[in-house]
Amino acid sequence: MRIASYNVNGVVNRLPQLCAWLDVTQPDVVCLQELKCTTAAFPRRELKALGYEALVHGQATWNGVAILVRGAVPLETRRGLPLAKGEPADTQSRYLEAAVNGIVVACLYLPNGNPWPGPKFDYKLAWFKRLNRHAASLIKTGHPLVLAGDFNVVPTDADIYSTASWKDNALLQPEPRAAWRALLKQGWTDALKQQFPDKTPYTFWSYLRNRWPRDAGLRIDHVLLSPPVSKRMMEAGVDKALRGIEGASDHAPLWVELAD
DNA sequence: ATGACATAGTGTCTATGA
Repeated sequence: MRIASYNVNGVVNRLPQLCAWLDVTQPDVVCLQELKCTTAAFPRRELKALGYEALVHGQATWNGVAILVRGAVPLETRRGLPLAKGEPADTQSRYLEAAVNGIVVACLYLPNGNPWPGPKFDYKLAWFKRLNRHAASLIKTGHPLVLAGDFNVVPTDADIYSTASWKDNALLQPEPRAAWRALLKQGWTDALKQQFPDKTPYTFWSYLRNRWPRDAGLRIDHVLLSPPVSKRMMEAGVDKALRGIEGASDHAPLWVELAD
């Protein structure tokens, strides 16, 4: 079974590229981020024509996440992260969770937190804390789990071409990196790092400053596996070529192949 | 190398992304 994650940067505008990729790679489960459309505007019919059922948590203009499953309807287990006592409701559509073929799959789009410092960075850290709290409760169940999405954190300086232009960027700050390490310490396996421990591939290349042709990338999209799923991992990778096609998203999809 | 790009809606400009 193949589970993929792809920040599409606008699912309506990106539909031709998304469909071409689905058609070629045929993932069984796909976590999409940055839909930038309402749940009603999501292109269900076009994806259904390719054999995919969709669970959608949309929002006008910004954010938005969805889970696609080939040939089956995903069973929703959660929409939005649980709130701590007194915490205000989250109006941003960034978390969706579903049961698929015996695995609970969480699709997430963590806030980018720029500019740093500031209220958006504070929101990022609060969101990350909420995610870690929920992830801890999930992994404690021992159930097969996958957390996939755009975490908006570059885990280490080895996960970026150069830190020079990014020193003041929210993606590289010590606090989100510490939150990332705390999350992994719960027992999650970083699938891409597991597959490529020395040179872990990038998943994002900015549109600006010729960064794609220069391979000036960042690793900010991640797939995390709980222990029972980690045991089943056969392979993981990044479909890097999709970043180079006409009208590409600034992210490339990543995926993990699991034994049945 | 803080953007020379790309996105969607409020729309020929603004806010946002990372």
